[in-house]
Amino acid sequence: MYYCFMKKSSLYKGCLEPILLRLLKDHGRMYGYQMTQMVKDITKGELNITEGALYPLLHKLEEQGIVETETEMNGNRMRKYYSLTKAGKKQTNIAMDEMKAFMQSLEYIVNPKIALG
Amino acid sequence: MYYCFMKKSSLYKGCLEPILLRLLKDHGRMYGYQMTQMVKDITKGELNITEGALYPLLHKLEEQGIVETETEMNGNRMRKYYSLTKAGKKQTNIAMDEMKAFMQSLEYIVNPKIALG
DNA sequence: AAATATACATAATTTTCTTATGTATAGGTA
DNA sequence: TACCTATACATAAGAAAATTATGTATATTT
Repeated sequence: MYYCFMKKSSLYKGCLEPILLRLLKDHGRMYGYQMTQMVKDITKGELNITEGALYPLLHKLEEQGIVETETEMNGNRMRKYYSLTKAGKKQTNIAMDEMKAFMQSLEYIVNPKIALG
Repeated sequence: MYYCFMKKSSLYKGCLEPILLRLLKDHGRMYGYQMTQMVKDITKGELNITEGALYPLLHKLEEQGIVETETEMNGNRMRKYYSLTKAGKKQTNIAMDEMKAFMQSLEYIVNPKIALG
């Protein structure tokens, strides 16, 4: 382990939920593994969602009625598809507003001159 | 408590350290309370750093040799000024690169069309 | 006189990850 | 054939990084 190349612990702590909501809003019905691959693709390999973070969060969202699931077989392999409920769509809109405000705040801090212009 | 108006827990979880490093890089010597106020100002009230998050983090950064401190009296009130060490400046550059990559990733997810253009 | 602002600090708790582990099928390759 | 990687789910233990609550003390405003 070359510690000098080790990345700091993830910056996206706290952002995973809105990220998943956004994915489901844009792409509709998705299964967990598909989400991890799509995020990896979209971010050009930057964001790698771990399974230990993903699945418990999806289960929580289901409990809260934010998403609903359908389990299907793909050949002999199970896929659990998630999609936003009506309440989930409302929640997603709120979460997206918060995300945009948050991203603007980061811009203000990281690019103060540009942000003030 | 009107739960429907409750904000979700903070998105900046995980970003606080790079935020503080950026502040110190831009403004030099600062004390803790000043950092909270400046972040609140810069972000137009969006990001409110709690003391319970701030002070333990500053102490950790000092332990790690990222920042160094000078305590001064302002009238009868103490102020503990923090500034980046040489190692801290290096670390800040790395952290800023990571932050920019992270922010770009968020853009890709939240504004897929714009980001792809 | 009381409330708010300034200025630090820390403990208990909660949230939210990482890491490790487990199960199982499918496909590629040495 | 055996092994590795990818696909696809799940959960437990532990760590990281906040929130919330509390404490001390001075200064300013109402």
